[in-house]
Amino acid sequence: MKQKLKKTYRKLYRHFGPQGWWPARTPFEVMVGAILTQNTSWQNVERAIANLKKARMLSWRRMLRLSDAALARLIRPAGYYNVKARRLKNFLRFLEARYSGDLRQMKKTGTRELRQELLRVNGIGQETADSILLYALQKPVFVIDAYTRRWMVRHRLAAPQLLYEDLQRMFMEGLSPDTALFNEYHALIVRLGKEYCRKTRERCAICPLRDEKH
DNA sequence: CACCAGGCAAGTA
DNA sequence: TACTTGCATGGT
Repeated sequence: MKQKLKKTYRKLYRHFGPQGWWPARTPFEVMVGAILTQNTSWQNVERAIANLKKARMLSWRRMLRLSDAALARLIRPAGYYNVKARRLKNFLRFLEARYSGDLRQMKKTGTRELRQELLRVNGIGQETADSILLYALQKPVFVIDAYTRRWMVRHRLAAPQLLYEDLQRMFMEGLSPDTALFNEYHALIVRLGKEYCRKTRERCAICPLRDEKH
């Protein structure tokens, strides 16, 4: 298992190269993006973030002062805008109350404890919490998403009914706790998922790694 | 037209 | 615990 995970990583990296995740300029932007991208294409998230930047609202203090309706209008392209406006505010209120909006202070908190805190925020689930921990705060936490789950099942490395924490444990027990590795590995799986033939959900002649098992 | 995208929470059984 | 539903835009 360990060897297979490492070998697969090297194979993916050779094929695709570094993915440059997370595509954001600041840790705060990563956190906002992590909430906006819930079940939503990244392209739409980029439009929403561009709107926030143009309105100079990519700041927890200013965003918090917007009405829910005003925030929802700005993030409209990301979809689920009413839900996500509330979720963003829930997170920002947590940030202010618990860390005075200071991400450096947040980063000093133990990973396990911080994860529990994030999960208590309504609107932040396991994937969003782990994305924030890994990509915004550089904590060695492996992110599991829909692509990762499909990929594991397809490889018969995991049964479909396994839970998020089961899949996460497989990666984290099979690999050394290396932030850069976890960052790149998850990004590569997503990249492969995007390339994978969507219609057939099978091996496909035009897909990369077509001579391998996807 | 249908289907999908870097989920989550609330309701139901 | 396991399943279902609502949330919504923009691309293919």
